[in-house]
Amino acid sequence: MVARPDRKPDVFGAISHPSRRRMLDLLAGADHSVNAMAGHFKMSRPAVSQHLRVLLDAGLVTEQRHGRERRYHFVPKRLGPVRDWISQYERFWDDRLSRLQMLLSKRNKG
Amino acid sequence: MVARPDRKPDVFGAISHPSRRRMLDLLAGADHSVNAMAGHFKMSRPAVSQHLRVLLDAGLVTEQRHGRERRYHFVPKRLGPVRDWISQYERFWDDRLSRLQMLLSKRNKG
DNA sequence: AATATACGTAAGGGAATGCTTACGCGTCAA
DNA sequence: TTGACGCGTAAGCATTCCCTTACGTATATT
Repeated sequence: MVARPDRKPDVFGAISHPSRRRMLDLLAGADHSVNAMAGHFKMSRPAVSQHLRVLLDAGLVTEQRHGRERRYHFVPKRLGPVRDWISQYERFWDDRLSRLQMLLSKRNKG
Repeated sequence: MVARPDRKPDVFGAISHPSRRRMLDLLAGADHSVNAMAGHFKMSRPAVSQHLRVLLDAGLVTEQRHGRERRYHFVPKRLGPVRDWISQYERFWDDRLSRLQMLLSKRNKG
């Protein structure tokens, strides 16, 4: 028996929805409970919960129980695949400076 | 009457599908006709055509007629929103070098 | 002119997405 | 214990996505 066979680590899919990107933006500033997060959106609280689930499945956030709250925490490292994919095109934007950027990126990794 | 009222410039949505990201990767190397592109995928030619349409609507590619062919051409600049959004998190990966990267990014734009 | 090629698009269907309301369960408060 | 709170999940529904096959159109070939 596997822990969670139905989890989808699709980071690109997870960030494809504007609301989920905004949630990550908010979480980048501070951890949020579901209710705190829902305060920033017009959709229902369960809808927010479902979006957070997508982010959780993608590994972009973690959850931590605090009493009856669940605080969601941003995991920026999981954006790595997006960064890697996009940085492959740096040379297209500016050949003059982008090589330095790419060098920095490489050193950033190693 | 508007030219194309139903076009969706949703770049994040456009790159959310693995096949479309691979198409951009291929187009980054060289322009491709639809048939040339379809040669790299298992799906039908119309399916490829439809994916290219999504990329076209997002502005990520342009098409150029050459006889009965249509050559698709990569427009890297349109990845800007993705790059901008992701680069906002650079500081999370490495505070030491990322500030320089962000500086370079700013100068890259202006 | 007749045929082949390259491609877009319509039509259809199965699956996924994104929302809602209803409900159940654990936790804090009185 | 009783009730309010915070939250996840089930169920239902409309919409979108992604693929297929069938067909139409413009261009090239013979």
